[in-house]
Amino acid sequence: MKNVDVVGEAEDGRHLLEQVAEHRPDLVISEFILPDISGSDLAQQIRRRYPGTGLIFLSSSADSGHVRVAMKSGASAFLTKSSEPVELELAMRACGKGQIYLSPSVSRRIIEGRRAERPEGSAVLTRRQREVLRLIGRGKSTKEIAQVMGIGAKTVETHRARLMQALGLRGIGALTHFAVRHGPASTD
Amino acid sequence: MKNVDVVGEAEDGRHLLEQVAEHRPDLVISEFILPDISGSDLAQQIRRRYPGTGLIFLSSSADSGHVRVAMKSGASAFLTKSSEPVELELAMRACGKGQIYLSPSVSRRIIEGRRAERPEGSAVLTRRQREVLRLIGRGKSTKEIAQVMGIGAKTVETHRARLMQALGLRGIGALTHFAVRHGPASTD
DNA sequence: ACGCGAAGTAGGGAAATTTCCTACATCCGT
DNA sequence: ACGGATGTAGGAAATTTCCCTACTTCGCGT
Repeated sequence: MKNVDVVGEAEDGRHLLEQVAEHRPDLVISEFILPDISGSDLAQQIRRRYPGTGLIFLSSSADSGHVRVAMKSGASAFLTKSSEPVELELAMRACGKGQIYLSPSVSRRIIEGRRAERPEGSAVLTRRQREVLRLIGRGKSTKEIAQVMGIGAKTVETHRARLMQALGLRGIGALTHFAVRHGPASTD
Repeated sequence: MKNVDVVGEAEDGRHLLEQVAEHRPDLVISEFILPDISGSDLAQQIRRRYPGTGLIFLSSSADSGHVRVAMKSGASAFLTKSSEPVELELAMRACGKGQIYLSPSVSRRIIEGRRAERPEGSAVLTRRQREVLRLIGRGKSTKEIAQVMGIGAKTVETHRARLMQALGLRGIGALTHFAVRHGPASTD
């Protein structure tokens, strides 16, 4: 790939942060599970100390809990070992533009009802949340959604809030964007 | 197509409205240019008197001014004579779900800088508006956009407002949805 | 049967955003 | 030079979002 220089490599989180401090890279690619610090701590530290630095996580599993905390901590992308190699390039591109990239295998698992291997109390969406997400993905407002679903606007807000919580997103725009891109039944 | 009954046909706007009054159809398909009343008047009347009735416009040109007023008046879809026949079906489906459908040839023209044949002071987006639309399509918030573009948040809001004005949309969600679906350079 | 956690529903109130309107400086074409 | 289009932004009101809390069901495991 053009315009890419590898400026450092590291065995664990501490060395990784040292490398980052020294080279100030545009992008960091790391395993989510590290020997010393957690991926989310790593993300938060990089995010806080070097905002603007992209961070792509690789993980052996698509555990939705991991994905959730990673994205909440400011990661730019989350790939799994089952991701196609080309996805890394996609993720890097997205990252370079400040976008977020979730491997399809990851977003699909989160959105559909399936739990990760370990049903560890995780961020899988509920039926109602998926319904709301679907409507959001069509550009509907809170009120419209409330109307369509026959529930109160306040309730829709609650669903929406939990959705953002679960997906590690903030703001209607980001949620709509996610819903259109990854949402359930976007074509029906 | 299944589940479709044609309950009436009409030569002009007045007869069309009579037919609508009589049959209360789910969907009305009409030329945008009619001999007696304007398409936007037609849309407004149908919208006001029979909310819930879908309205698909066909037009010989993709004049962005027409599209703008049509969508602002509550139309569900806008197709041109250069639209593929299958698009009508797509539009009907979208319509049945309360979604909006714009023929690609229409949305493309509106979004890209090209004017319609007649550069009639119309709703083509300006360079700045397209930049904002592009960022919105990535789920960016007003503040983030302001930051990235190096202008004030208030200015972004103005651009956004004009964007919604031009596209006949209301609300951040709808605009984000539009931007992701039709937005400029969604892949770059 | 009982209790418990997850899911769905909703309200209050503060905080943030959006909307609406206005204003003004540029630039550009006639 | 004038007029329109474009880009910029401010004030104030109106909405919407956000954050927390709470109550009710429902399903499930013991």
